[in-house]
Amino acid sequence: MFELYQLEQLLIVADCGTLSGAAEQLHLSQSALSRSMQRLENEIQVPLFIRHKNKIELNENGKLAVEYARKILDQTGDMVNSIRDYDRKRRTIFVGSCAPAPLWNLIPALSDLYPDMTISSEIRDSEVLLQGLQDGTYQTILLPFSVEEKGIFCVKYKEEHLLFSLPPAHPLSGSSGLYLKDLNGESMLLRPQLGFWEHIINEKMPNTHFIVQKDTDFDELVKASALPTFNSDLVIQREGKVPNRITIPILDEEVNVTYYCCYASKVKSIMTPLLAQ
Amino acid sequence: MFELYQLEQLLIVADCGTLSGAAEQLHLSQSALSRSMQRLENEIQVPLFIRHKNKIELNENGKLAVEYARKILDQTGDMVNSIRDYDRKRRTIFVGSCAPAPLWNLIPALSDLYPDMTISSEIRDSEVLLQGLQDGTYQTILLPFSVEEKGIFCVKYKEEHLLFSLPPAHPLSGSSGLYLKDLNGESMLLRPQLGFWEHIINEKMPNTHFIVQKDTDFDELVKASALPTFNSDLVIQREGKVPNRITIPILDEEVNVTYYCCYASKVKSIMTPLLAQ
DNA sequence: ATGCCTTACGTTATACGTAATTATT
DNA sequence: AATAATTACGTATAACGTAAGGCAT
Repeated sequence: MFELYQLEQLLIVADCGTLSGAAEQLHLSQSALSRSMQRLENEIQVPLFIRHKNKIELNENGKLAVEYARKILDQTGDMVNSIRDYDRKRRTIFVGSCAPAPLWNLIPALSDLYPDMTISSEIRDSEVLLQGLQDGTYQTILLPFSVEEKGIFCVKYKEEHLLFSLPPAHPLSGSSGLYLKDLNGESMLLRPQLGFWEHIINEKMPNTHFIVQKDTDFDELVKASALPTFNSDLVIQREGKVPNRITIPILDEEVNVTYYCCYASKVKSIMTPLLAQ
Repeated sequence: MFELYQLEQLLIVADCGTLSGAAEQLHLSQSALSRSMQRLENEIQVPLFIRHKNKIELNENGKLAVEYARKILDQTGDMVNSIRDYDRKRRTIFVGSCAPAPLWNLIPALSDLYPDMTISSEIRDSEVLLQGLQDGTYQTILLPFSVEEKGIFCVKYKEEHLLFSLPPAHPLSGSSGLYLKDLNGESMLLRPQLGFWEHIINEKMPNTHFIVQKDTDFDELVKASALPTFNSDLVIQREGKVPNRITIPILDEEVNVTYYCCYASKVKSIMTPLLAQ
């Protein structure tokens, strides 16, 4: 039987038109290539080249062989790519969340529990997450509500309570509680990638000018500016209190959420040890 | 890059379920096979097996790999078969004839002229031959009539005159010429593979009982029997006269034919040197 | 005179076999 | 004890490079 390397060589020879040129491209001596092509012909038991004394060219058989060789090599490439892809997917836990905060604990926990797995996470709208859970895009998703559907397990995971973060000089900084609408119309600093929060505040604070600042610079900017911003108990838990800022609970029902961790029953074995913590 | 032999090995391993069994089938030591599969995994950079201490089994990647391997090896098989077929066809001159006689000279002449080519001949009806000439099935055909069509060359090749071959005792053996209908109703010996002759005599001698005898035994039978049969000038030219038989020309116009050698213009270079003879 | 292919000969790299090791049934 | 897989080590084979030769442009 001939081998794949010979088919690769054949393609290069077909491209170059000469053995010497192809040999150079292949980092091979021309004599080695000459013999390799002779072996290929012997294996197929059919001449593939018209040999002149100092020239070689493909005959009709050879041209047909090149077509097949190209197909076969394409397919071996597909094979490698597909298997690698397949393997990577098998080694990856895909997590989707409606908001960033619940991921902060879940991702490290998953990494700890499954050190050989890659954890892939993304923030999407709840409908997208549910769809993705059902079609297998996600192994688990984090939603701000519970789901009752057969084949889906739904476990209460965490709560998050949104807060206003105001500079002491702000007129409302003395309040013990505020509604979103109370700050509607002001300018506010905002982190990107807020997930479902974005929908809520856009709806309830339609006249507010939101200045989105990338995560890395956000804290600096909050310290330096007098603009109100959001905070939450989970953020504070993670990053500590921001100095020189007053946090005031937001009283709207929608911003005091319970996150539910949802997963298909077939990955129950993956998730239960995690949620037992 | 991995090689085809490793894909073959993978298939056998998948079939057998064990390395040792597969190694035996492959006439290989199990250690060699074990390492070959390890190399395959390294090339794809993905594990294909679940390795227990004294057991090995395909994992999900491996099963996918087997599917691809099967496809690829099928395709290499196709490649070899197709190229061999293609080559064989390129090395074959396909000749079609309406009757056996004109082939007797043409085939040896072609063989002489093109000693590297295979000459493939068959006897078919004229319509089939013309169709085959146009679709490339035949490089040249022999017809009992001339054809006027663009792209087709038609050269007068040979004549053949059908004769009755009668035992001396036959009542008509003294005739200087006969029509087919004159013997209609009798029993006659016939060779097989008569081509277009068959149509003519069936039409003109509908009440005749034809006893078809295979070519090899035909002459023996003719000698031994008193049945009338056919002969022709070309047959006599080839085989000599049959002793103890009278040959009488047949006067019907249709059985005194001129064969035309017809070929596509693109194979003119093949045929002209032949017909120059 | 240079470029291109083939053949001959010695070398190297890679896959192989043997044998030892470990573990399972 | 028998079966099965891996690993270590020496070996063999197959592809390789170098070099020489022929031929054409």
